[in-house]
Amino acid sequence: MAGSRSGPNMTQIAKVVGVSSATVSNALSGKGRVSPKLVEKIRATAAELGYVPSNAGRALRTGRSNVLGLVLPDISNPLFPQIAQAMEVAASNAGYGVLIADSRGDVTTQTQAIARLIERGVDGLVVIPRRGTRIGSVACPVAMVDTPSTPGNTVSADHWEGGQQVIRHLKELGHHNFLFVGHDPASNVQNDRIGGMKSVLAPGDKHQTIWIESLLAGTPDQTSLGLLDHVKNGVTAIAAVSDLHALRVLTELQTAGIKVPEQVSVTGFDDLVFSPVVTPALTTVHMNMTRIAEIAIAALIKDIEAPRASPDDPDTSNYKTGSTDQNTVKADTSKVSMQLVVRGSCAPAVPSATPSPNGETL
Amino acid sequence: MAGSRSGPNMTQIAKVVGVSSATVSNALSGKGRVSPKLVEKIRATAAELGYVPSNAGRALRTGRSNVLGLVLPDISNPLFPQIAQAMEVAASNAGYGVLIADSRGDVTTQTQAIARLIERGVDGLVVIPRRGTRIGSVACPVAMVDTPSTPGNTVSADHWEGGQQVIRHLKELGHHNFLFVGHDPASNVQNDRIGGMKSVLAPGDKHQTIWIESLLAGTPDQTSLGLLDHVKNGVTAIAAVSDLHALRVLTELQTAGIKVPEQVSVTGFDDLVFSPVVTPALTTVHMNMTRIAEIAIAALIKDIEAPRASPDDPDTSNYKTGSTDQNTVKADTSKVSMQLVVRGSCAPAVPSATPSPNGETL
DNA sequence: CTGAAAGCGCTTACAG
DNA sequence: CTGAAAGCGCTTACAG
Repeated sequence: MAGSRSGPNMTQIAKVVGVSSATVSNALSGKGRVSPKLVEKIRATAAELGYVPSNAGRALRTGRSNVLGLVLPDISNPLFPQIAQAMEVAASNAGYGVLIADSRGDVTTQTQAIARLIERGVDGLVVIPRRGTRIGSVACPVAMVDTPSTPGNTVSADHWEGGQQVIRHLKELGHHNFLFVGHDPASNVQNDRIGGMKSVLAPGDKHQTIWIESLLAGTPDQTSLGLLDHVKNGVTAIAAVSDLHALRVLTELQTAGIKVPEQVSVTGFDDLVFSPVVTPALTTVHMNMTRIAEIAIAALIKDIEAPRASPDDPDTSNYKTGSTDQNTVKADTSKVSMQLVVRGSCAPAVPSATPSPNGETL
Repeated sequence: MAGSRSGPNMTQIAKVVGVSSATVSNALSGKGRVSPKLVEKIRATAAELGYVPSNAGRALRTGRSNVLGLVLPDISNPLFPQIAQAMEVAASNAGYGVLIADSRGDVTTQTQAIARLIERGVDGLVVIPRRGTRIGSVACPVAMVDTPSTPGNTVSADHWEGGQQVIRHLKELGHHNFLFVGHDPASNVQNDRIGGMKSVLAPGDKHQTIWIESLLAGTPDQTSLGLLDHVKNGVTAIAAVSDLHALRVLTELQTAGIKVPEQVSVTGFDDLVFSPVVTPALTTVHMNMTRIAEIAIAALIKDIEAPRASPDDPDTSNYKTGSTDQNTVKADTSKVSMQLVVRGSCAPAVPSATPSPNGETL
């Protein structure tokens, strides 16, 4: 009874066709050394019998599961769907399955999640680390997806450049007084985005940054960000590090009776689902997740397959079996550039958006 | 070289301890028949050697992979993070891993995704079907998560009841003229939500339903829903089938200069990430995903384990091996009730929310 | 071009 | 309480 399967196995196909199971294996895998007509016959029989290869058998024999693990910092992140979908597609195209693990924002959980994944025999790991966390030694190749400024990172969007694009756009519209809205000052990604924004400011430009987490620590979600004061002080453009915060800004402004984009321009990041459908639609920065996933998966697979594939070419791989050190895929970080998506939430700066005390304009 | 692993296997532990691998297996699995002191010694040695059990070996022998497949209709659905996270936690607690597959909104892809999962040897499948799709015969137990009105469904939130809660709340606030906003008239979930809403209307209440997909077919995302007209015609409360649409409604209203909730109340569904942070925060209906996932996974596991566990108790399982028919876990659908979350987007109806022509109030 | 044989790591009757 | 043996399904040198 043990290990019995519903469908037929190679031995049964072999019996039906009248050949050995080795030949069936070779025919099905297309590794040649079988006559075309036999291949044909074996394939037909397999299909007819509804043969489904056993992953367990293959994995045990080859030492590979053809499954990759995806470790996410926080599955409830609104960007997660995009990430998971892109990874699933990229892995699937390369013949790999994706096992997910949520580290729930916690470093300990992240470690446990990785351990569980390893036990399940994954061939490699894609890790989206929690805020600049470093991954300790892991018994399989790892691809890290983070911001370029994180050391040991494999691939990421160029958040810095994305920030630059946002501000360049706003400056072209005549804005010179900015408010940057971040959430968590410990986030590398957010710092890179804001860093990029600041990097293209001209000497005369004004700017200020607020961090929601610090600002609102302990208060309920609904608390105001105090945007009205900033606007009164002359801010004409508010650039957030995420569409989620841009949305918060937008609705707070609208509720306060400030017109967006007529009086104040608002921008976000990430092109989340809701961004195109709100009024005004959010101008944001889109990240090519498909591309990022492809690069991450490709790097991983190269590493997984290299050691066995070509032992005569050791340079191909930087994965050190048994090493207690980093075996993260260490190729220089690939930066995937981000793309500005211009929608309706920005408009030319009006010379005096601030109601000047005496009412005169300019 | 083939199948070589980094760590030690049972045979090696057996050699070190000086017993047979069978004893190691028994000791580690805790299946008894091994003296306590030997168990102790074996465990210690295993830990010391850094033994990690091979899933492949176990799977091949037992015929079980301890991996479940999660088939999603559309990973980009904003509710997906909640679903995936809940499923991952529930499965993980039960000792199972979760392999994801995105059917990308397509029925064909859904079928392929299921096939791929089966090939990878999953023991069972959790399927969130695409709009009332039925799943054909599958070679493993399946738990369907949909709305109670979908036949063959295993567990779901009680969307109908959720709709009732929304309208009861709005009626308590004095509203009698409603606009229901759906997206896709073919969605069972959305129809159930709106059905529940309508079911608690009183004879004198007015209501109308608009379906975004039909209304906006072919037009760009940013197109207006024409809400202003409805408000002018007396609508004082707009209930959407999702927070995503409620958000769209909210921002469209705000941009048009209509105050929410003072002039018009707005409600959503699903308690998405952004709902608590927009202004006004969205009153919505929360779904206990954790509970739903637990029920789905429990049903699945019962089915997976029953046939082998107790062949003397056939009633325990309704999974028919080799049957060409439905092998969906067929227990009567468990309905998990939804919970109204009252936040700031609703207010008492004002007798005359419509700006009366001559400007007088009341 | 094809087959016999070994073995990946585990678990489970069975015998002692 | 412990061990020898078989076998889950596959692939890969190796021999013919």
